[in-house]
Amino acid sequence: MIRENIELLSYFEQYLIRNKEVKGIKKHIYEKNEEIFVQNSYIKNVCILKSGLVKCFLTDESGKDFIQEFFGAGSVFGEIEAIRNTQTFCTVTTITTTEVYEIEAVFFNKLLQENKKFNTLILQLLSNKVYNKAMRYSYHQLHIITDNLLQIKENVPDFLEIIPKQDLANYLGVTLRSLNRAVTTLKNERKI
Amino acid sequence: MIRENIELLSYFEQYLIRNKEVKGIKKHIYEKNEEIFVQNSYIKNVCILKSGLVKCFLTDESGKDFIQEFFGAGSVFGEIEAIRNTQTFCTVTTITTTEVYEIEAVFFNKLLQENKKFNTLILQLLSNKVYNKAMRYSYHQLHIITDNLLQIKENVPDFLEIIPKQDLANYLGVTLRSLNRAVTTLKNERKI
DNA sequence: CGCGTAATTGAAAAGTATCAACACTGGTGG
DNA sequence: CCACCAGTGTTGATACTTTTCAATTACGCG
Repeated sequence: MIRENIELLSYFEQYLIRNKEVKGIKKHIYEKNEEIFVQNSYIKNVCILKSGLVKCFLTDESGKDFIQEFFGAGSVFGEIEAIRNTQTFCTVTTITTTEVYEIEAVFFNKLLQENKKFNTLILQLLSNKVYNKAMRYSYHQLHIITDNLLQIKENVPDFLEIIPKQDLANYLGVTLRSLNRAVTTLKNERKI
Repeated sequence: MIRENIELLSYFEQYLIRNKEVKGIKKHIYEKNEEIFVQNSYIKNVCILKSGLVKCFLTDESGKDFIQEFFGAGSVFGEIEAIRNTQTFCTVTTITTTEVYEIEAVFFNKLLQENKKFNTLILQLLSNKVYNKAMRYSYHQLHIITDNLLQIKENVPDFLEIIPKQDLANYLGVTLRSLNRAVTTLKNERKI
């Protein structure tokens, strides 16, 4: 549930070392609960997460949030918008203090054109996003809340300490009340 | 709900005209209810759909199917597997008679490396897949079955004639019984 | 006609949402 | 030092939605 991509991060940081002071790339630190992107706005930058934890979510017309993904080190966001040249469709908010590399969208696209290794890494990253979404949603659809919680626990054993309850509920697409009931059930069964 | 990509299809067909008899690319016709890919197998080819309609679905350990997408003209499948170099995670089955271009995976990756336009089209295609999945699943999560049916109807007005009921249910991730109840409700309300 | 597949329907059980009240925690200011 | 507040987490009762199970009908085709 928390996506990471160490290969891309380390490639990118090596790239920065080889090309000192690349213009078009900056490092930025966000505090807890800051917004990095806001849904339905234009982006200036594509971001690569160096450290920290963020949530990427979509707010629907009735104000309900649905969390797409939690992103950790090496995650990229804004690349979809840069490639499609459209507005953002998600909001990205920090859960912890977070360091990001901000790459100007124009520069990102240039890099994508000119740097084969980077191009391949982004192709793989996008493919992984499609794959991960497919797997997650199908599991999600075909199982009840408690099963989904156990599935999360396998990936992030201490998820209850890391992720706020409301965010967890928004990730699973259920109400807080139902989440709490499921957690209680699992605790009673000593599975959690 | 039925994805198409005319831009890619027409680019690809022009490419075929410019490069007659490209080895590594074949056209193949599948009849109704044939399997093009089977989940958890290795692919030989990436497919571009010329005409027809297929469903792409994932079967879970308990035998339940979840339909990821219905694909129409210009859709590509197998590209994720070719890029990630992994087994298939979906089964692709024809709903109607279908013509596909089959591109050997190795050749597909070569094309991706060497042909900038093709590379860009695939980057956009993957980005669109991520975007579409995000939008679909969030809508799906945050709305009840009837709303989802109305949403489908906007895109494909005659979906009830085109898509078998069981497939529709598997697409929405609900049981056939629930789908039928929702359809009845909408019919009574004259919304369908 | 008979067979298999797809579609339909009812009743009961299971799962989830809604609403509303209450508990815990860490500030902040009088 | 305590009262208050906002944010976060917890719980119960009830209503609603969806699933499960089972029985029945409709349709296409050899």
